[in-house]
Amino acid sequence: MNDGNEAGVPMRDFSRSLPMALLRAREAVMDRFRPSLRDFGVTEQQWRVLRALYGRGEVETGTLARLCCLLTPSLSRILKHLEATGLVVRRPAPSDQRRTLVAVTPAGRALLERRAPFSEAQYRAIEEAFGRERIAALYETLEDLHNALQNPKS
Amino acid sequence: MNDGNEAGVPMRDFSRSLPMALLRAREAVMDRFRPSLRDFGVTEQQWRVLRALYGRGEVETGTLARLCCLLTPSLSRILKHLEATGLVVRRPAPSDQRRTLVAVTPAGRALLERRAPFSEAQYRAIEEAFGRERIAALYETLEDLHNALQNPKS
DNA sequence: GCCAAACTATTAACATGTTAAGTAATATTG
DNA sequence: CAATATTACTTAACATGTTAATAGTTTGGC
Repeated sequence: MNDGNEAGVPMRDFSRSLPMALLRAREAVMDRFRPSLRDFGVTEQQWRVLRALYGRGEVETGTLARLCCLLTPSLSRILKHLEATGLVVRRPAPSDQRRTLVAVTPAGRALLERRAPFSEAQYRAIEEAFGRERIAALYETLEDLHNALQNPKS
Repeated sequence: MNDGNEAGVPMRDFSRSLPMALLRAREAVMDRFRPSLRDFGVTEQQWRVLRALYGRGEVETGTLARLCCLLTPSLSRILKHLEATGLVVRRPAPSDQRRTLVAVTPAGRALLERRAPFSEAQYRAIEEAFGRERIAALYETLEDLHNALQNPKS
């Protein structure tokens, strides 16, 4: 008589969950990058932070969180770890002691530059498997989606 | 003289990180769904599990993990919690005592059906903001990417 | 039928995701 | 300029991500 849902709205097929579709695709991509992250002894999030700092000077914690898609409590712990292992340095901002400025150290930069070729090799493999143009189009679509959903009030 | 990288491969621009692009888009989408998840007192992952069980009979733990993009240790803890709150039931498979079969309870089904309308409302808002056709095309692209990167040996 | 190998789920340990509470510094208001 | 509110970051508590180790079952050789 129906699909098992008495009350009204039929349940959307699980394959049409947008968060799941984005997650599945991301996991497929990350599977290509995890081996070298592991080899270099850094987590995905630690790498994101180093990656965001590369080529920038000192960055405020809040800005860094936005750049990396990390919540500040997570970032706080990650920075503690990265500082302890000598890959970044932190200091209070001179103009506003509430703020913290973060920068990558030479050791951090060296790590970034050592792993970069392995990462680029995977990008080439991904582009070969999926198509360079389709990847470029996907970047655009994802950015458009992000912009379209950006909460107007924020 | 160069971009600060002495040794060779120039560092890819951070905006061209595919994992970041997928993550940013997913976070933008999830921001629309988190309020109602919160209202119904379930986490994103708990919802994924319930969602995957809906309309299926008993599902093996391993299968469920693949469906939800969860690692089995995470799923193990999530199922413990969902079982404790009465939303799912577990039992050993009669034919193979190593395997566990999971099913949603009537209480779990009721929760799913109560939240579904709120979820669907957000899908309508997203389609309105981004375009129904572009969303459909994105599903296809993401699935193609996932398939293209599927490790041949798995 | 017995034993080692393979399989499935769970537990353990550490890192992160998420929300709430706390702390210190700055900005605002009267 | 003092009391208060706001801001930026951190800490706390609980849930999950991730890898390694464990425990119980089943399978395959013999």
